[in-house]
Amino acid sequence: MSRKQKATVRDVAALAGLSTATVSRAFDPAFAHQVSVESRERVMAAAAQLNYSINHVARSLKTRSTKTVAVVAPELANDFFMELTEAMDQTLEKAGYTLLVASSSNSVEEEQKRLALFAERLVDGVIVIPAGSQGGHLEQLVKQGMPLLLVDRLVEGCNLDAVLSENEPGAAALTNALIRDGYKRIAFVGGDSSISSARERLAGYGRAMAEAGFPAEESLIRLGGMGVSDGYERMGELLENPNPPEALVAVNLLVHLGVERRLLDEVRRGKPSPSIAIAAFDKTSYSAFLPLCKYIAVQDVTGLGHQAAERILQKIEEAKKLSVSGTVRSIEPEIVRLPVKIIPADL
Amino acid sequence: MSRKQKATVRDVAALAGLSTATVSRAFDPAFAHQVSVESRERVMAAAAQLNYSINHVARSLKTRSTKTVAVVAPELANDFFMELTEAMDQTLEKAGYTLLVASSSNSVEEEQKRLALFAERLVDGVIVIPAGSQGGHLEQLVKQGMPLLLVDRLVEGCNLDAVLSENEPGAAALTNALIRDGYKRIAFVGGDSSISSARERLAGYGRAMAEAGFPAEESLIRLGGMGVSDGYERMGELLENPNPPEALVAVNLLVHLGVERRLLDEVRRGKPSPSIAIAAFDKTSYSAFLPLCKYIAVQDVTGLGHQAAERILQKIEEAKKLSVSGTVRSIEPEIVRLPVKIIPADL
DNA sequence: CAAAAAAATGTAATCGATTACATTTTTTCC
DNA sequence: GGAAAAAATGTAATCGATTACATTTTTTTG
Repeated sequence: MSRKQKATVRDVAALAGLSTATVSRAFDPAFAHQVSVESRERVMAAAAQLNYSINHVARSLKTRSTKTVAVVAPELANDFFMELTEAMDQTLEKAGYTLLVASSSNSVEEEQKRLALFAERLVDGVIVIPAGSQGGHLEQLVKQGMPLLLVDRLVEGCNLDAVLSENEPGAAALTNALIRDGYKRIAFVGGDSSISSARERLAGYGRAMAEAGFPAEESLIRLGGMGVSDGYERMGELLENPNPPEALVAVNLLVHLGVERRLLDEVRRGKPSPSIAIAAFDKTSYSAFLPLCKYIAVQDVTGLGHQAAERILQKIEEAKKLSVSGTVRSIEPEIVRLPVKIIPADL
Repeated sequence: MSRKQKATVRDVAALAGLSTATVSRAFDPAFAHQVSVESRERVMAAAAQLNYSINHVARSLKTRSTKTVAVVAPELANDFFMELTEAMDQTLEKAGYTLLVASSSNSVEEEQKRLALFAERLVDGVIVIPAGSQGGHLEQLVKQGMPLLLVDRLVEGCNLDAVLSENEPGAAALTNALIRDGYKRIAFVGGDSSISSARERLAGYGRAMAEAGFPAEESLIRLGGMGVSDGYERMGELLENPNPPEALVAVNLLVHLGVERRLLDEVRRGKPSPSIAIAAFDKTSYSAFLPLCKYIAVQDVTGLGHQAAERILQKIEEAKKLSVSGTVRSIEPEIVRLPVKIIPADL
């Protein structure tokens, strides 16, 4: 084997008997039409012979574009977030972009750190599933001209575009499904007030209950957390209630899981098991094994992902143009909402 | 607001009254000791005043290192792969590296495409959970000097380093646990022969059965697939057996899920439900809801991730040195195996 | 056919940080 | 104090591709 020095445009240009400019143009689809067919063929032949491949770092330095989009999610080991990410990845890949993924570990500080790192690495845009309700660092980034989009959750008080599910109507529909089945004392379990989707779902539940004429019962609303252990805890609290609910709405899949787990454990410990009907957000392959589940609110995960990807690409385009003229931010954030489908759990 | 032109080393140097070399050195921990305290302070002050942050693209062009590691997993929406990825991310972040994640969609071709893209983007190293049993493209990359490591699965016939679980002993232990409980007719469900971990687990099962003196029964081994639907299908096949098994070992969590789902559906359809004991790989938060599960083989996911991250960092270091002298590949691939723990499912 | 327009190609500066090498400043120590 | 060593700093080339601008070649057209 001979020396393995990587070939550059210069080498290709020399071998093809053309200039670096022509080589470069031949490789850029946007300029390729400026190159004669013959030249392009010569360039490609030379490139193939030298096993040349473009150096994206050099290109990025000159073009100020890395063709890279970062996603920051509260956690990676979460099917919902990753299905979302996969959907975004699909669309972005088609557009020639590569995805960077990072976890904010459910912490706003970590989120900020990761974003700072990405900004330094000069990603072309970022898609954030926010970890909390603070968004100063996000607005900062936008002010610096970074294309940024929220998905799944929004940050209130911040002028940031977002792609979201119709959480309020979805939760209301879930609650109504239970009401239609004759349940009256319906609880709401899980969710942090710092997370917009949780707030919206609680609001939907509240509205449905009010519209049905059921008194708001403080003790039936058990907020706190979005994870399995949180559902477990909250359910425990509900069971201490002398008059436990007949049914409940769980803010998401993990809380739902925790709730059922708690009820299962009660039975295992020989405690009397109140039979409770559950309606919850999010479906997975193991939904069928959660015995108390009656209704599921299914989000259009793929739709959210595709929408988000398309919108960030659009913003990246806009940013490119705006960097020439002055930057102007619209006053109103653009928010896209995708509908949620209610299905019976026994499907 | 004034013009928003990003500051460069030159600007900082000018403001600090020093040269770009000194500024650059002040920002590189490896050279910082060569800069007087006073100069460093002046540099930092100037940088702060100008809101300077280093341009990593330019740095990468010069240093030929992007401080980036790519992970290619068969899919993203998979808790096992993502827990692995989170673990790697933790270790890599501490070392100042950023993680790129991509899905190969369980396809070797897609895997190759993604890797090619990453190689072009000049990542410093790649960690691959291979999608299949072909590894030509991986060896190719290694030959070109790319630090590369396999995790969770290896590619036979390829000289590639890997970090893996002790699948064979784990599966044998799982099988033995069932045998100790008195089960005799034990099936093995799921797994592709193109996936090393599946092959190894099957081998472990086979050994345990043989050591127990049980005849190898062809019809009890139902291979094919690693997903929920595969488990569902295979279980269906087992049920067609006039003499179905008393117990079974599932190759992984998803297959396990499919198996239980099938049995659940049989019951729902009013069919007689043979009571089957299950032992399977991988634990999650919903394991407790899989009613037939008796034993679980728990992999040290965090350990695998940390090991993998450390080894890839090490390889990146080596590669840096080797790029000076000539590249030498050891003949024997280095393979690290981490033990698997068997736990009863009712925990 | 000559002049003008269009197409193809080339020259060389540039993106922003790094670093080999050179130079200056400071410290050490007899 | 001054020679030698060590520390700090500076100069300028470089990484590899892009692209404004200039030049050459080809095509159009009156």
